[in-house]
Amino acid sequence: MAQLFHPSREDITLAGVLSALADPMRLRIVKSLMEQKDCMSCTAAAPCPDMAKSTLSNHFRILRESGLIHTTKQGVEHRNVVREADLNARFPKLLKTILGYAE
Amino acid sequence: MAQLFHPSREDITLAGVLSALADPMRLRIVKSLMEQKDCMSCTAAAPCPDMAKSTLSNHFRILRESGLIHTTKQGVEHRNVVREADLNARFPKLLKTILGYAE
DNA sequence: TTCAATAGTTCACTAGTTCTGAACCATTGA
DNA sequence: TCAATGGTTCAGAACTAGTGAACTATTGAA
Repeated sequence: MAQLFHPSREDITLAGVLSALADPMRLRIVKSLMEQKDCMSCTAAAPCPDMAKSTLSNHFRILRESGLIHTTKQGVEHRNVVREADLNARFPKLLKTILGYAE
Repeated sequence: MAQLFHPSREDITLAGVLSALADPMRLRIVKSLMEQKDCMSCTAAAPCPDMAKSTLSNHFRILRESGLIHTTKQGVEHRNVVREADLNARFPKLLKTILGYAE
């Protein structure tokens, strides 16, 4: 399995963050992760149970590559956290403002 | 020519706004319009002069249909304004926060 | 060790979107 | 009436997203 790519803090772009969050499913994933305040596996954070695994995997990849989440392998599953510190350093209040309006 | 469609204030969605602003060109268009504080024609607000007319037209349509801008026909040209009041009523501070990070 | 179960990824396909040039429409001014 | 200006629409090429099937990696049980 290929190494999971994460952009460094300074490589996180506004366009990347916005386009990652522009998808309602990904917005719900990030919201779930934020509310949990703890690492979550991909399936645990899935916005709806009937979503195809490959689709879910793709959403997590987009969130990861845009710098919104950090993923680590832990045994058989992947643990995900929102990169709050990096995002707040890069774009203060942006994440909180956007997530505040997510249903 | 078809009538220009504008969503009503309550039909402006977060996903629509975010995906409209997720494109760097559209972000620059909105930023220009905000800075101008006055109506601007489509070509005047164009982020780069070499962009195809059809592409520009499409960007303005997306901005219009997502509720970000309001367009009125005035003679031969279209005058555009950012729907600040509607956006601030719907998602307070969102626009200002996002545009603050646009280069 | 072997084998099945679990959690994700990758691949190939289909469906939809974006960018572009060409053709078009509406308004204005000569 | 006719050319110029400012946009829109259309069709095609290039790209992107969603999905099932096949795959990889880890774990736990026999």
